[in-house]
Amino acid sequence: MQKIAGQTMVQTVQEALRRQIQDGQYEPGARLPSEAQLTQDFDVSRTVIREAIAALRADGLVEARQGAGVFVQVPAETTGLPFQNLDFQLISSMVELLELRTAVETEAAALAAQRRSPAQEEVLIAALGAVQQAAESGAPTMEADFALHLAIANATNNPRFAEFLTMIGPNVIPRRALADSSAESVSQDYILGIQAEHEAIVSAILDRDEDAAREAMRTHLKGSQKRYRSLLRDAARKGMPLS
Amino acid sequence: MQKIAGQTMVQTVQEALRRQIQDGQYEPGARLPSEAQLTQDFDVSRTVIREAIAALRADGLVEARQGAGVFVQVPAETTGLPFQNLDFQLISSMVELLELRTAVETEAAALAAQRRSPAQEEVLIAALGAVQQAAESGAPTMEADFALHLAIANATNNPRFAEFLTMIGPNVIPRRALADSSAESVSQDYILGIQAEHEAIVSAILDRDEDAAREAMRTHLKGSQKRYRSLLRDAARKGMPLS
DNA sequence: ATATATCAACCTGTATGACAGATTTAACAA
DNA sequence: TTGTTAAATCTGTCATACAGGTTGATATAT
Repeated sequence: MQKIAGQTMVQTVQEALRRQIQDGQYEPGARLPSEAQLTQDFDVSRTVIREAIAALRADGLVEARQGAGVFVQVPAETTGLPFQNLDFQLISSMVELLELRTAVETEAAALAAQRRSPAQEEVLIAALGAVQQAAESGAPTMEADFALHLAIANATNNPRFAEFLTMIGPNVIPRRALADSSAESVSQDYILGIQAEHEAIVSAILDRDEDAAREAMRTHLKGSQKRYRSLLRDAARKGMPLS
Repeated sequence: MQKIAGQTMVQTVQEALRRQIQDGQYEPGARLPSEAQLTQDFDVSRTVIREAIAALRADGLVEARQGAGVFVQVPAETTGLPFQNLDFQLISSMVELLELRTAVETEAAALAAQRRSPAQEEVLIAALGAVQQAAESGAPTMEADFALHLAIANATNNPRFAEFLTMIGPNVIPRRALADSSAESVSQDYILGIQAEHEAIVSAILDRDEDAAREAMRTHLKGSQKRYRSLLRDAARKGMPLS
C-alpha cells in the first residue's frame, strides 16, 4: 500500500477498507480478514490496521469481537445528516466536496449578481476586506474566507444557499494542505492569487454581471480543485502508484 | 480510568474525550493534551489513546497534525437536518429549493457527461425508459423522475452529489401542484415536454457533451422554476394572498 | 536592535514484540 | 455421538524504539 502525500497510512487504509465495504466486497455480517492478514495485504504494521479499524468502528461500519474477528455492520438507516462520513484530511474527500461546492457556489455568485441589495453589497466589501486583512497580517484566513463565501450565499436572497453552506461548514479547505509543498514565497503568491480571485468574484457581483460572477467563482473553486488534484499527481509522479 | 464491563478501554476513552469536547472543555481550535499526557490522565497505554483519537478523527471532531498536536475541529453546523423550515404548500419554498437543485444538478449533468461508465449509461437509459413508461400508462412519474435524476448524480462518480439529492429527494416537486390548474390535455402536453427535456439531458450525457448536458439540465430545471413562478403570478391575478 | 539560522525539546506516525483475554477449532475421552 | 479439554487463532493492551514534523529558545549575522 503506497503512501499518499499529505495523508497518513491510517487514513489510506481506512478509506480503502471503507470503499471495499461500500463496494460490496464484504457484505453486512461478513468477517473482515484478520488484523494479521491485513498487515500483509496492506504492507503496514498492526498499529495502522488497528487505528483504521477503530475509525471504521467509530463510524458504525464494523464491529470488532475479541477472539472472533471484525464484522461488517448492517448499515444503520441513513435518515440523518448527509456528509457525515467525511474525513476532512482525506484529499479525495475534499475534492468530492469541492466539486459539490463548486456547483452550488457558482450558481450562488450568479444569483447574487442578480439580486444583491445595497446593504448586502456593503457586507460583501467588508468581508473581502477582512480576508485581505487576515492575509496581510499572516493570520489564518479560513474564517474570513468562509464568511465571504457565506456573504455571497446570503446575497442570493434564497436562504437555501446559505443553509447549504452552513451545513458543509468551514472545515472545507484546510489551508496547510494546499500550501504544504512550497517555500514561503510561493505560499505568499498563492495567497495573493486567491485574493485576486476573490476580488474578481465580488467585482462581478457588484457590476451585476451574472455571467462574469459565475465564471469568476468557477475559476476560483476549479483552481482549488486543481491544487488538490496536483497533490495526488505529485505523489504519482514520485513513482508511487495510487491503488 | 476504570474499565467498563463489555466495553473496550478505547471506547471508554473515546467517549470521555468526546464528552469533554462537547461540554466545551476544549473549544474549537483548542489543542488536546499530548498523547503522552493523556496516557497519564487516563492511565492507559498510548495505543489506546491513539485508537480513541483515530475514532474522533474519523468522526471529524479533531484533526491531528504531526509534531504540533491534536486540535478540536470547528464543528460543522449540527442544527439537525437542513431545509426543515420549508412549507411545501408554499410555492416560494419550492422555488428556493429548485434554485439550489438547479445549481447542483446542472453541474452533475456536466460531470456525468465526463465520467459515466458504460454500466451507468445502461442505468440512465433504463431510468429514462421507466419515466416514459410511467407517463404513457398514466401512472405517477414522480418516483421514476427522481430515479432518473439520481442515476445522473450517481454517474458523476462523486458520492456527494447523490448524497445531496437523496437529502433533497423526499422534498421533490409534488406533481399535483404543477398540474392543478389545467385541463387534462394541457397536462399531457406538459408531460410530453418534460420527457423531451429528459431525453435531451440523457442524450448529451451519452454523447459526452458536457456543455450540452449542462445546458439541457439547466433548461429543464429553469423550466420548472418558470412553471412555479407562473403559479405565483396566476394566484396574484386571482387575488389570492400567498402567505 | 532586528532578522535569520540552528538546535533541542516535544509532538504525532509507524513498526515491532510481548502478553492478556476471548473465541473458534481440533483432538480426545466417555 | 456427545462432552470436555487443549491448541490455535483472534482482538485488546502494553512497552519500546525510531522516523519525521513542529515549536520555541538560542546563537549568529546584519
